[in-house]
Amino acid sequence: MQMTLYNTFDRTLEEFETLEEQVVSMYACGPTVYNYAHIGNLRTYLFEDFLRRVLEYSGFRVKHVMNITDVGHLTGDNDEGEDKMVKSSRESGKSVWEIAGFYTDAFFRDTKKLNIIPPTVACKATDHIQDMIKLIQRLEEKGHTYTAGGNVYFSIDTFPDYGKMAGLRLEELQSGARIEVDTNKRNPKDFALWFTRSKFENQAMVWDSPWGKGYPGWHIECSAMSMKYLGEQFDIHCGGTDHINVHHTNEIAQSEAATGKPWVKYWLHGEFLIDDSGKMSKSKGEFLTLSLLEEKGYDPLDYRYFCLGAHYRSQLQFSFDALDSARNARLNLLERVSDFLMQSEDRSGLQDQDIRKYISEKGKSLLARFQEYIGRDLNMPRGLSVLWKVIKDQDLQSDEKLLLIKEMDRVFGLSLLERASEERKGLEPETDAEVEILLRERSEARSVRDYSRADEIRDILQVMGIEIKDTASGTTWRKKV
RNA sequence: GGCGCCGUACCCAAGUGGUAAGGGGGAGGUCUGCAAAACCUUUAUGCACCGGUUCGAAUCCGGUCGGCGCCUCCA
Repeated sequence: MQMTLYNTFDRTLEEFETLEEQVVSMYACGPTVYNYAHIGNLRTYLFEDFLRRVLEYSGFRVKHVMNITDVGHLTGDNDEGEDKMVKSSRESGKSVWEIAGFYTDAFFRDTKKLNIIPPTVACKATDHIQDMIKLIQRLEEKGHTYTAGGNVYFSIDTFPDYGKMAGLRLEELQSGARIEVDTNKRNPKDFALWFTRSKFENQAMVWDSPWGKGYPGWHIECSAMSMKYLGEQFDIHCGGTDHINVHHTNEIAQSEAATGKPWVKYWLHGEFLIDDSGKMSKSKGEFLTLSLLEEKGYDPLDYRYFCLGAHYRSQLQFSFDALDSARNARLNLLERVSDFLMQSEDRSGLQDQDIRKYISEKGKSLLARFQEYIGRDLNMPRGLSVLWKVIKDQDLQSDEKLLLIKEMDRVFGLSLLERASEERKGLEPETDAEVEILLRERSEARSVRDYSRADEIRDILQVMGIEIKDTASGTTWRKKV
């Protein structure tokens, strides 16, 4: 399958070619675990999941590494502001380690609910302090660092290509326009590799290092861990768009300065989820979590469907109206699939990997179109439109539709067939019997034209959350979602 | 102040030179005792606005207005 991806590094669409044949090495910037993830954070992990699934769909084996930032970090490189982990710890009365563990678990619970495939390796920053120290030493040996005010800094003037990806023109940047410049820095864009001094009294997480007791700067963990698990050069590095200017720029500088070779081949960045007030933010207090959506009655997969509706490089406008429409669409999809399952006689092909044996020319051409879209920089919205084409097609048989739907759902990850057959199972057995009795009474009432009694029963069932359908072959029912 | 992105119907949203994907919602219809569901039809001569390039522009260029992001931990 042809694949092109938009590479932030040169801002162009590029043919995707891996360093090693049939294997993709991919690093995704993970969560900072001092609080719950909000749904904007989760959009980025969904984007990465789409990426991974499309790669696997096209036959690659994906080595997918994600970091867990469980080291507390200051709000800036300039040693000002409060450490988020420490703040969270102070507010909750738990230790920083407990906090990190708690929110790491919460994160993976959320991603699991969203059908996000877990990374091959999920690595915690605190387990890799020694790797970071070694990398800093390597930079030190090559003369890329200096120590000032107790902290070790990376000197960007020793790395001529600094800021190339972000397109930063250093002369024109107004450093300090919004924050105070750290006077220890020789160049305002220099960044800390290791802190030994913190203005906070009870820095809970400190480690010994050649530069004294302290903790690592924010950027170093991604360089150290990605190189440890994927090698000094690898295929894809992805994350949120906010990382381009600072985090990824600094990662490139320190990584390439250390190894002396090009580091990452393709940089992919997911755009933000936006609401009425602009970007999602945790600092505003109340923020939207997946659990909150669940409390409001949404299925996590409604949110997944919602995110599939927009391209990953476009900002996506969130509202509950928009989420409702995603939910309706997904439920309609399940309903259709459920009907196909009912009509389908022969499902032998469903187990087969190579579905081409079973599908018609028309099916093949729809599938080809689907592959073309998702291979063209992950155009999931277009992919979805092909799914709907299959669903609504007049010529294809139910069996074939199911094959195609199953195939496409490997990429969408909506569990369409599984959910559709679950939906058909209905309620618990005891309620089941009750419903059947009521339905029988209703059809008796209808047969003697006692419609007021019939409608009364329909209302009772309605209240019980049962939706009925009168069809030519009798009345069917299902639990309302 | 610098850099970047965006403005498509009631809503979400594709499309980046060849005459507007898809979903939701609305409307009409078929079916029905009535509903619901399902199915069918329909819903932007139009892509913020003004100029320009072109045989042809939502798509390219210039300008105007509006929105958003990054430059500070951030997905």
